[in-house]
Amino acid sequence: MPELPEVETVRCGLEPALVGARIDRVEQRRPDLRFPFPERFVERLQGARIETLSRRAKYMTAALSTGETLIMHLGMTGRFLLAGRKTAEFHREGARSETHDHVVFHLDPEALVTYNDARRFGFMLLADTAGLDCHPLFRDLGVEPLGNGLNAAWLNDAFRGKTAPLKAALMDQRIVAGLGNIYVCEALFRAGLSPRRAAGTIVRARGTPSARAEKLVVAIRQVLGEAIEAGGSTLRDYAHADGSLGYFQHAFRVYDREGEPCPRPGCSGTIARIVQSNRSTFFCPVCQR
DNA sequence: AACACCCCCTGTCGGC
DNA sequence: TGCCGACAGGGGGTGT
Repeated sequence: MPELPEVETVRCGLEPALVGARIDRVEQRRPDLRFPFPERFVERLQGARIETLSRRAKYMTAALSTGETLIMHLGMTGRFLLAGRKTAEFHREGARSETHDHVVFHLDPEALVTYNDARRFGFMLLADTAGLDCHPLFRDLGVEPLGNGLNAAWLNDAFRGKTAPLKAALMDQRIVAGLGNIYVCEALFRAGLSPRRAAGTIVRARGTPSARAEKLVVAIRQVLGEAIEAGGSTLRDYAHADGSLGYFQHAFRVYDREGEPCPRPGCSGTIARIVQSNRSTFFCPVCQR
């Protein structure tokens, strides 16, 4: 589910309640998610104060007063639900526990944070805060698409010589970190580039970056920015930390729109669906070249 | 090194 | 109505 805009929306929703709060108690209701929980997971969290809540790519990281950082990934169906002292959910705790509520954090000042994940592709790990950038999960991540690291000159270098399709290259977290299936499709549409084109064909061998690379960078930043503004996309499971839904899904131009007319003014194409790397790609074969 | 393919797991939806 | 296959935002691991 959650690509960068969704993770960022969740992070923003949790931040006010989490940062500065102390973790009083943790209910860990099963031994694993995608991976086993760390040794003594509950004990290492209880009593810790949360100092910061950040995002890197599709990961959320909570730096703790203990010197460790809680690393969280939502996989496909992970959700965090925040209930404050005054909310009904808080008082109906227990009676209201849902099927796939796997972890519950009890915070002080009083708040409940529940992690729900039907498919359990998400995970939580603990790692030393010092040197977190060298952690195996983070070490090889590429640039943040909304940061200064992503620009046409850089992309030009990153894609030079690559024979992988553009779609696959943009999904590769080692190059640009945080894009997923939806936003790659949407960015390629906006840039007018075919997902099938080899990544290396949009760059120039030398000198100034190509107009195509320039256009792609603008499209990526635009679509992510608009999606965050809209609170992300809700297809099935995704929800904000307060339970509300995103609405960027209504703004998709190609994703899940197979058979619909191309929304580009003047284009007579029809949105197609193909499979690349075992994932669906949606695009307009007429105006994306 | 780079790429293709399969897997993890549960839920939902469309077709018959 | 029920059953069955296809498919779903993720990424890790293996084999070529």
